[in-house]
Amino acid sequence: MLKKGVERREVLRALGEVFRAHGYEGASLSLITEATGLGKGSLYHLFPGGKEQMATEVLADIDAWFELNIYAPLRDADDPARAIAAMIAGVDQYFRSGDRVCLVGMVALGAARDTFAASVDDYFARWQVALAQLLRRSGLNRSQAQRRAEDALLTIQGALVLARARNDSGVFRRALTELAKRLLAP
Amino acid sequence: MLKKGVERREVLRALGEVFRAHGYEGASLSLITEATGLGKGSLYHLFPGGKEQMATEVLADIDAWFELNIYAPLRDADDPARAIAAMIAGVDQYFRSGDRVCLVGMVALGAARDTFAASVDDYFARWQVALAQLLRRSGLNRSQAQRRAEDALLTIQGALVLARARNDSGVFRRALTELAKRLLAP
DNA sequence: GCGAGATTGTACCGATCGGTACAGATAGTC
DNA sequence: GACTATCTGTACCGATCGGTACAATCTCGC
Repeated sequence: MLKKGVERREVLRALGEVFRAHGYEGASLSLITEATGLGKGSLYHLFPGGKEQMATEVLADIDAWFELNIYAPLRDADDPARAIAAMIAGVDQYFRSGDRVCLVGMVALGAARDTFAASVDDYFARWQVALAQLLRRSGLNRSQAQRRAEDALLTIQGALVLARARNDSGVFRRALTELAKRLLAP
Repeated sequence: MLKKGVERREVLRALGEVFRAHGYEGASLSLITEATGLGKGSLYHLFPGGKEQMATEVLADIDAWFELNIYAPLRDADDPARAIAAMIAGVDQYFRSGDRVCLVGMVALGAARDTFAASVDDYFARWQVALAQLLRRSGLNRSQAQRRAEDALLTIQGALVLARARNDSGVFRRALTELAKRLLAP
């Protein structure tokens, strides 16, 4: 019934939403079954490694999306202002203007942190490097660029947390707007 | 064996650490028993409402700490620069320079969000109001002050997430340093 | 030192957890 | 249409979940 590559991506997408909604430990097999429409048989056939493999692949999937849509454009850009605007737009789209939560950040805070520490660190590290390199090209020195890229990542994460805590996606949109300005400041 | 008021605070402290380490749903009764040194009998005698009551009281305890050590000083201050420095110092101390996580933010991201939505929103709302009022007194207009206070909260939350994700408490300390500057900018 | 109330350990509850086993259904190939 | 490999529903596993019941113990005023 599954068409290998195609359907697996669909399943990973659904898995991502369950993990986002309930966290890694909170996403029970029954919730996963419900969200994916797949019984245990199919689930463990697709992911012999169980929940851990599911989460690992979801994280890899997220990483791939950011690599394609955020990091690579950042690296290849020659116009910093344009590139930053594109990054902000991509981030706003991915996180649905603050209605969606960052699974990577969520995992980092949770108990499953150690299990996925490497993926989590990698996700942020590659983002920071790509952004910092762009900022260097726009005239900042090494440490300025690194610090400002770090500030960008933390602002996005914080905006997601606060938007959810206050139940106000305006928090996220305002933060992104101001972040764009701050990144482009001389 | 328990001296009512005194010991209960000790228990709440331990509970806070378990919730921080494992999240609300992840903090199982057996982990709680281990962390507090209290058996189920004592636990349910102290908290007839079970885990939910424990978390509610822990959140109230945290709220009380911030009210006393952060919000009130912010409200009563007449020197903005001094007050902001004190707030930053208090935050740095509370979060152990990024080694400790924010339980309120954690709850906001997790599945238990709805259960504690009111407490979570209140915690951030009161902080933002107290800080914004101080910033107004330092010359900012209403919306500037509100926006900047929002930025402060989100920076702290984001710094905690990123520090944990990168396993680098330097992220948190750098963010706080820069936040102080940003808050005091004209 | 005795009685009352507070406190505690332990056994137990049904539900659910993540995971396994496996027979049967379903495809794709010739 | 039969053979094979892939897929999937279901029954079941031991462990653990949050919570309850209750008898035993402790504490303290008297």
